[in-house]
Amino acid sequence: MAKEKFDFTNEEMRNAYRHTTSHILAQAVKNLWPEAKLAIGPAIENGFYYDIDLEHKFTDDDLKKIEKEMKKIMKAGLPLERFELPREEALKLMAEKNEDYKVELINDLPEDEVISFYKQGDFVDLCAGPHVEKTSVIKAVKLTSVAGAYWRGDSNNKMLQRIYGTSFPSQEELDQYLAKIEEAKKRDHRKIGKEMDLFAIYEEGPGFPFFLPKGMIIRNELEKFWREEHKKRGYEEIKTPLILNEQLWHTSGHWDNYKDNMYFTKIDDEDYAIKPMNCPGAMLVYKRKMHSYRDFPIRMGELGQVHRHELSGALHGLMRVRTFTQDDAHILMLPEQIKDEIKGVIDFIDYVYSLFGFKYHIELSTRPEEKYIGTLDLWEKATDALREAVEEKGMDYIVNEGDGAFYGPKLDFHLEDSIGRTWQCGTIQLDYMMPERFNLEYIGKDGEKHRPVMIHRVLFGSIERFIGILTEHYAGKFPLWLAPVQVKLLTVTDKFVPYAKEVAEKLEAVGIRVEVDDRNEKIGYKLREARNERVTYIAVIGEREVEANTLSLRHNVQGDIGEMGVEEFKAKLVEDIENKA
RNA sequence: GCUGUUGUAGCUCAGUCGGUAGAGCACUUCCUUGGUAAGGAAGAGGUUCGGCAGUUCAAUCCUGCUCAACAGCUCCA
Repeated sequence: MAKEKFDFTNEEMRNAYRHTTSHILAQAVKNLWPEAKLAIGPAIENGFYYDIDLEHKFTDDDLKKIEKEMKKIMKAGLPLERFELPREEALKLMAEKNEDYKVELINDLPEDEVISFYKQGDFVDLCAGPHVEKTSVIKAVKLTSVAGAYWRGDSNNKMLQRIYGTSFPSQEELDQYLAKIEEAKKRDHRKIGKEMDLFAIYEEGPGFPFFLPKGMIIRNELEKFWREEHKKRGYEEIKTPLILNEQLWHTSGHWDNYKDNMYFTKIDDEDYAIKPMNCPGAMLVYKRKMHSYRDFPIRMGELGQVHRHELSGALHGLMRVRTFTQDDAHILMLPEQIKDEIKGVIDFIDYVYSLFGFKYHIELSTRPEEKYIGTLDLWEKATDALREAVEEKGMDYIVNEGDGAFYGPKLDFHLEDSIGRTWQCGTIQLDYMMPERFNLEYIGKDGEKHRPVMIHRVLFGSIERFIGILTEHYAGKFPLWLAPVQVKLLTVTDKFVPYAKEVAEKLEAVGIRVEVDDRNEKIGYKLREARNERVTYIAVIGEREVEANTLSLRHNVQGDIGEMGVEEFKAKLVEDIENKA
């Protein structure tokens, strides 16, 4: 690969490039702190890292120092030489260098594995390669952060220091990448949420978000949309309690498999649990009466608020919280209806994601290694049904081994936002176990009792998180139907306030969310504020507009769109909102 | 939960090598009636610097504990 022009779009070459950079990082660290012990240092999606065990705690200044040292190594143009050693000699070499982690790695390599090393200057690292030919191939490097990481990713092991960095064939490309990171920061829903006054999280309730008036508008619009679409597709809506007797959670298997994530409470000395999932409640709803095979499929939707004890370090704005609302549904059905129902949900999810302009991919998550209920036979049946449904839809999917829920396998929908990040949102889970545990029954054509099959599914996943994702996806510039403020009228002077109020009333009369900025401020100032608020349409009202009964309009994405008659504008808004344009 | 960093006015931040704190924006009042990203002036605003202890004549600044946020790990909608 050395001779050809460096192709950074080729994943393999890019990884070799970053991997070499991580070796340079390791060498630089060893030059500065010879007592440092090296663990592993792979290339990752947008760069590389190296895990290092060292008493001294790296600071930001240290990163600069290390970067400088790395640049020296790059400049020196040291060739990377590969060599192999028999196991004993390999162990001896690493033991001599006090590289305990490398010794452990070698010991864990399979018997027949070739043990290879890469050497640059006087630095040697256990490594399978590949690498670029010499250190001077690396042109631009940046160490981005240092953080703790467990040896071998196991929280029982020692915490090492992980230095993250990235590298590119030119400074321009590195700068571009860093600019992209900046863009993502600008879109951070926590920042935009504060600026737009959408939601807030206080110290008094870590992981328990408050929705503010503007945020509630988005939330209510999403829920309204959700209800309309579910009604169209034959769903009924239910609401089940937040707190239910602990016994129920033993029946469902949650107590055995999920109790670490649950909150418990007592009522009159009886043990109760706060629901972490909605299914047991839905089970009780099903069991309230005897069902006939003619009733199926039964589709029960629920915007169900759940509470889960997440680790404090995992909390993140609206994306990871301790209480959230799942746009849940439980579909009870006959075995022969399974595939059609799954396909129906897939179509539903496709419809919803497309509306927001999301692309997505599907992952099939199979039975967990340990924590699961039910028989292997049923797991296989359920997994096959999901697989066949996706395949019959002609959709691609990847398999995610062992990542299923404890009660069944699932199809996960990972959507991609406007700057290329992916989020797991929708999931379809097929469940034979819960109906079994709750002893669900129906009377079949033969007059005998049978057991129905169940689907658990969500489209948004969590309303809170979906709002967070939408905020970043649109950078706060929500589509008209979701925008907290759809139109803001700015008066040039107070002479035009009566006209502005009249226009506002006309728009409000047809349900448009409109605000008037009639403050005694200059138009440029009002405009700046309205833009920062990311309102969809800004209308400036002055002499001209009053004369002609028009509005001078600016759209938050399209920019200046000129003048338009009030009635015409009103009709356009009503139509666009209706079409969710 | 773990490792590291941070925590000062509603927001964004400065500051004190220990002697009881400041800027800009926002807010209030006044002047200004101004056409596409900040017109001017004055004023108010911190139970005093996340909380609790400790060291000290004296702590926002030092020490310990604790809470929260941020980055990453682990986990996950």
